[in-house]
Amino acid sequence: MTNKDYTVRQEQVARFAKAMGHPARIAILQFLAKQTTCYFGDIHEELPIAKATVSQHLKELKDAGLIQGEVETPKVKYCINRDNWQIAKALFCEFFDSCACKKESCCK
Amino acid sequence: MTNKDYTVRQEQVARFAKAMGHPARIAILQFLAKQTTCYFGDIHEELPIAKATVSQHLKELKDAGLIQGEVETPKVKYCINRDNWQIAKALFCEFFDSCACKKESCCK
DNA sequence: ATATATGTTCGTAACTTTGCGAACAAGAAA
DNA sequence: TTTCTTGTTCGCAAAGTTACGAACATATAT
Repeated sequence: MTNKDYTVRQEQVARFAKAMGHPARIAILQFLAKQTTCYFGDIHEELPIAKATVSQHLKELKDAGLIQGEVETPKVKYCINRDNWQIAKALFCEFFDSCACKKESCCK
Repeated sequence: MTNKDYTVRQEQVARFAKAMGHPARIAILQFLAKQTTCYFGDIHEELPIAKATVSQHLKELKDAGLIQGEVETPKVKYCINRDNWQIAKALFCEFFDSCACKKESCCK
């Protein structure tokens, strides 16, 4: 009898993917990656949504571990969490490769 | 004045990510990738959820373009949509690389 | 003490997601 | 025709997401 529960790995990939599952959050991540300064205000300015909503999206990215924040009163500086970023990257690469799906094993 | 709308690329990455944002759907994709046969029943057997729910998840993956189905009465055969899979893979790779985030540009 | 600047949190509304069992559909078999 | 098998769709409930403005928090400047 096989175990039907999801693996930790599956949960982790899904968790990262879910955090990336909104265009605003993708935009935030891309913006953070190319900036030397990364204050909340800069991020907000870049997006077509209210600051309360931006804050909410940032919280989700932080909860997923993809970014981190640092208070520099009166501003807040955000940036990619590079450790977890590498983990996510590796998980996704592995995932896409494991699902390489040989020609013969697929419906045409 | 900068354009604050999301790019097509951002929307597309988010769309794929969202489809992958649930452990059941990750499990389905991984299962499909390693099977030569891939009937609905096999997938359902592998998961801890009711068939109605499995069907729903499969529909979402299909809508996102990550899988495709084919009726083989009375069964339904599912598989990875390899064309879109390659597109998704490329988008994610590009995304993770573009967000490489040089040491100097991040808060420590 | 008040005012200003910057973000977060609260409260709320509308919508979406996840999950289930029951009902349905479609073809094969009895 | 009736029954069986296989999946999908329906209807519903519970929970989560997305978005906003208003209120709040905190530290600095006046």
